[in-house]
Amino acid sequence: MSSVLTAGSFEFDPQLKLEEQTCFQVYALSRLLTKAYQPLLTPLDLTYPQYLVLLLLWEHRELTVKDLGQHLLLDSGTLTPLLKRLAQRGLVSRQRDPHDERSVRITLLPAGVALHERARHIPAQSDQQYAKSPAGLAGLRQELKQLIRRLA
Amino acid sequence: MSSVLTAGSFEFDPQLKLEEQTCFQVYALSRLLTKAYQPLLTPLDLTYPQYLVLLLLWEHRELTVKDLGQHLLLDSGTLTPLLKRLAQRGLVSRQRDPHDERSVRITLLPAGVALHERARHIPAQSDQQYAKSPAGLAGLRQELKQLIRRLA
DNA sequence: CCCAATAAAATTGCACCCAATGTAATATAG
DNA sequence: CTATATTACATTGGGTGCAATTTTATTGGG
Repeated sequence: MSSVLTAGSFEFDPQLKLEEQTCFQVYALSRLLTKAYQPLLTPLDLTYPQYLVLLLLWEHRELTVKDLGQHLLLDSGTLTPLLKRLAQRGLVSRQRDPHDERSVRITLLPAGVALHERARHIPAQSDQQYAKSPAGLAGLRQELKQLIRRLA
Repeated sequence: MSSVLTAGSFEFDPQLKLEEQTCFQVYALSRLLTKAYQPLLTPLDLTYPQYLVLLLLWEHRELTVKDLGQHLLLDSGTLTPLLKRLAQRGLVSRQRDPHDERSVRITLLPAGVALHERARHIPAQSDQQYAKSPAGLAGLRQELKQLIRRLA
């Protein structure tokens, strides 16, 4: 058997173990949670980032692209095509602010408002999926928020 | 001012507030942490997922695509093109297992081994960035692991 | 031995995600 | 008032991420 490497040619640094890295745990958990939302969002024909945009619009009715980006920590490279898809489906409108033509105001259209009713039950259902958490999720969420504040 | 909606045409369900959703916090934190790794990985010309693959190979020397997928919770649709890029650069080799031609064994090449030296300092540096966490990261990481176990 | 079932990758297509760049509008300095 | 800087989006390009499908290889039953 011809190995490319001579055995013992380097020592593995145990600090590099995948399981010990918080960043990987967050990365993996993020994808798992997004996947867990899918059965709830597929009936509404929404992706998770699209759902987040709608959450903000249901709350604020109208926001600029910049506002959305600040809430979601996403930039126009991500938001512009996503919003175009939502507009294509008639869920939101995109129009330049007459008072500052640089801004684009995103507004809910009736079809987007209507989705709110169908999304009302989602938080309760998703909470149920990891409700039996050992320490409860409230504490975890607070810790995550603090980390985000420090990194954002 | 002509609003598309009549004022008060629907009540916002406060359960849908973005800030109260653990999934969003994890999603946002994941992207922030990945971004925090960038100054450490750019000098090695690696993306974060590529770095994760190399972490596993530095530890195990050789793994199948399936093995990598099980550790990282990624499928071949993501891993195959990523591994082709690493192979293109001469960091790893991809060869069918002679005993089971369905499997592809990913092996470190000397250039991939050499990167290990240059990556050795990364965990210490990244830990430093969020070291002053209130409750410490060890507890958070354990909670994340438990959630992953339940959802994977 | 033959064939259906299973398994591992690869491929395809769509939707993020973000760095870098471009463009038009607004704000500011002098 | 005008040149410059800044701001808000849009665009482009590369790299994921994943569902769905296809291809090739192995396994198990008859």
